[in-house]
Amino acid sequence: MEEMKEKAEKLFEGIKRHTELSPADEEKIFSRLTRKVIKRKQFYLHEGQIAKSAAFVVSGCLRSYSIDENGFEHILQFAPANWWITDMYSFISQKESYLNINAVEDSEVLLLTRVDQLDLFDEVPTLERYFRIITENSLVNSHRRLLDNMSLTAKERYGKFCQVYPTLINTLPQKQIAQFLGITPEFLSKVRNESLRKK
Amino acid sequence: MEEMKEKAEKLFEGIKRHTELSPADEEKIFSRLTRKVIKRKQFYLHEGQIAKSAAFVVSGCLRSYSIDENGFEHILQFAPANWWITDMYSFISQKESYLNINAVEDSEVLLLTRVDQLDLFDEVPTLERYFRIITENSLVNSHRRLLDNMSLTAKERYGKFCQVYPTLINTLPQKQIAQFLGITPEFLSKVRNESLRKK
DNA sequence: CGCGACGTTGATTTGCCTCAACGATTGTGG
DNA sequence: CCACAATCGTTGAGGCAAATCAACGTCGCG
Repeated sequence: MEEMKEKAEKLFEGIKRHTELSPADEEKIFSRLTRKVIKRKQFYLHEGQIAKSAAFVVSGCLRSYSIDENGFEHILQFAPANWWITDMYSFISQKESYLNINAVEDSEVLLLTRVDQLDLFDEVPTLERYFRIITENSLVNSHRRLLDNMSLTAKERYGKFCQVYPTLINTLPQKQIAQFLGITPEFLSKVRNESLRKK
Repeated sequence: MEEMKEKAEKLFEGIKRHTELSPADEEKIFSRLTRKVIKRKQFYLHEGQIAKSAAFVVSGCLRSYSIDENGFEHILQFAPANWWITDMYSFISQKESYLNINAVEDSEVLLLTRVDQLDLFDEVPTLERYFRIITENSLVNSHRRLLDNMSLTAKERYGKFCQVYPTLINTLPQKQIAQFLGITPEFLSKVRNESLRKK
């Protein structure tokens, strides 16, 4: 249990970066968290299930993606350490999810159910503030990505990805980077090849 | 002033659809709102300015869009009556905006500055809850649109747009629908033509 | 060792863009 | 209220970015 408190510390630090949090608040939040290990390629959520909880990544990396009618995967989000991930649609509506979420590498997460989250919003108003803020930030990110997809070429988007997520480039298989950028793995290979030649 | 109270009523109804709101709360919020008329094609925000406030649309319709390096416009959002619109990035960071916002038709809006909003979050916690919820919903929308752009063809996206925003189809110039869908106006014309022929 | 996923490369196809021309609609100043 | 300009929507010819399909070497893993 001592060990788990250590892990929640990362979360509390994140919250305090945006708002205040008393030790009593920390205790209240802590009591609602459950720890889970998710091995590489193991699933946290399957399409059609209901996202009962959101996951705070302590270590490792998860990803969320949808599968289109032709069987192709499109990655919505990568969640490295200290990020939250869930199927937001399913989480807030408690209806069937459209997304799959699994681990890119061996990971450890802290889970918070929607029910517990809503309870906590009443008990610890500062937590609602924290989630309001990180949701605002996520929205800004999502908007920027939308506009990038509309205005930039594949090569430009890849360049930007390398700048913004320099650590992920070496960790992730290229296939998944392609699925995140919205292009085929073959085409990403050609883009990279061409970029290299220019240097 | 009586008249303005009537207009804020639409906003209060919206809030009460998600959480509670006492008459005293309404009064506190009301005192921070300012009314503004924006005529067709007039700007609410120019790229490079700072989004001091967010706008609640009482009547009419606004749109937010960015202009890429080739001079092409890409529409991020339409805001018909009872929706909020702003440049979220600029609004929360108070840095220079990347977006332009103007009126698609003669409109009337209620403005709330970021400073007043943050003050109100302390005075009226239920208002923070309201914004937390509508931001969650916006995020879900933005995510869905991202995935649609990655997995659907232009024709499929247009079909979906017609289903989701049936009222906007007749109001908006096709050019703007194209800029929202991420295709050229010429190509949208061809897509529509083809769809008609099939019926 | 052998199988399956990954990354690469090439040939071909395709969805969408570009550019240009035209009629229809809108709006605007005289 | 009309005339003229500007913008919009349509259509066609041609071009390009990215997808598709297929073949092949490599690597990690059971």
